[in-house]
Amino acid sequence: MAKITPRSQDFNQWYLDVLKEADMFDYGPVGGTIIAKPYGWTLYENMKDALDKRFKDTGHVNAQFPMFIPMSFLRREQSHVEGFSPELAVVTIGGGEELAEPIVVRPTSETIIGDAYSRWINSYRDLPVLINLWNSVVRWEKRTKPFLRTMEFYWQEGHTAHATHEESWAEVMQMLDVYHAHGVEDCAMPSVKGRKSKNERFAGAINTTSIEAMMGDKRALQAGTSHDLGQNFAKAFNIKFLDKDNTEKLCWTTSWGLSWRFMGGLIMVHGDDQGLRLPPKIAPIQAVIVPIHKNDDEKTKVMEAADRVFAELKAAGIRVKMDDRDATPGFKFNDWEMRGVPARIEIGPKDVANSSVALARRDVAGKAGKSFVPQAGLADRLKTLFVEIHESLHKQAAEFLNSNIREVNTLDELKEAVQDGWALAPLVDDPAVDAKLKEMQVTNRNYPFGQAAGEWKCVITGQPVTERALVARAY
RNA sequence: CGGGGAAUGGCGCAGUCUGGUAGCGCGCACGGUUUGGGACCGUGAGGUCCCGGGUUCAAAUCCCGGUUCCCCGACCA
Repeated sequence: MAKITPRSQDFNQWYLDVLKEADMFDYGPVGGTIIAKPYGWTLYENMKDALDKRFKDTGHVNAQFPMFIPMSFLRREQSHVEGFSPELAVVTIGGGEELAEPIVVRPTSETIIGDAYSRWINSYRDLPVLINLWNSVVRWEKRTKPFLRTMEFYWQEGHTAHATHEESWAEVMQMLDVYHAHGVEDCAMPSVKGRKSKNERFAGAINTTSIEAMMGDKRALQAGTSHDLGQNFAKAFNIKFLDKDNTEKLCWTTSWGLSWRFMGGLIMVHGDDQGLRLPPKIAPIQAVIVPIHKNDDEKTKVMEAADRVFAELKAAGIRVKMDDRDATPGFKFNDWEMRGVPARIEIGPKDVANSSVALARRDVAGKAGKSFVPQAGLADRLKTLFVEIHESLHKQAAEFLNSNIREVNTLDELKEAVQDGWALAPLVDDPAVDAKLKEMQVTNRNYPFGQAAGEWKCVITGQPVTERALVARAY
């Protein structure tokens, strides 16, 4: 009786159904923009808080920069403006008058950051600068999809400046690790860390790294990126410092970003035919209580017990919700399942008599996930269960990811592998090779880190290579 | 910018070919019966049929012009 399209049947429709049934978003009046409704936004906020804590733990601080950037700023870094100009939203009229210089609505903040850093940084004592921004940016996308690709999207962008390349590269890798850990430890979402091909680099970077996650339809999603900007932006914006040796040097800068598409990814990784499945750490509601009664007499007794359980769980710091809506239990069960609430607590007359509750865990489908447990000690039981659910969601996703990657050594093998999974293929890092892949409707996601060294032939050019690239259809 | 659809109550749609009282399902409101896996009965509210023009006694329907949105490509977190 599920209202949502089965995941296996039409993944795209399933995704939209799930978002809609979970009441996560609405479409905005301007095409390509969306409204994040409270349930969706709360989930994003919880993910944001978890990630922000990791930033703080690695010594970063938050700041806020303007959304309006002079067009001339973008022009200062050649490849940057070339990369972004097709997707810019530009303000040409302000206060009813034509502006002398067009203003760009930020597509990303490297340029306005560069301008500020050039004024803020004078001495080696000012370094490193480790700043993060939580904001929204605008890119005029041709085709959009809620959370995965919207014209305005929320994200964080980190911008750091360092005295040496060793230091800035360490920062790039550290933040990629932070993203990976956020995925695994906060969101139960595994991903593959690696270096992007030259062709896929951020406009203006000398090196780009990413984490790639596998969605439920085996397509890849770039879930986070961390860029080594070298000295490109330092040159363009004159970010210099006087070093210990009394010589003026250019800074080495980095930037890294993770957007609310990560949340779209989370949904596509964990969801099932019943809807969302959310990891307890970030779920807006961790447990919901559904009272069951059929007359006023039962209702009084049941609600007394339900209210008491609610108060206990709340006091224990669990994000718990009482669903006392006037609806049948079956409706409520489905409703909360679609919203991905990790645990459901049913309290009816039988439970009142037994001092028990029915406890259903969302990570296990159907009756198998339901058990009857005592009311006493429920908070502790839930906390243990939340850890189990997190591990079980991660395990399921990790096994799915690992079992759908195939090492291939020929073009035919690659073509076959990407029909239903990811391929690890020896590939030369050359834009022409990436273009060939594109003809096959697939892309070079990244060159995963930590590969065993080897000597192979590129599946496209036949040239010798020592690295394998992850090739997949992607979002 | 190419190729294909669509616009009718809050949502999803039928009605358009062949012009003739504005319909259905869901949702919503009220009343009642229900309630351990998406209940049921009754009553009710709610619509400039995307916009502009034309044809006609009469247009959601036919003709002309325009707008917007969606899907598939190119671009991308």
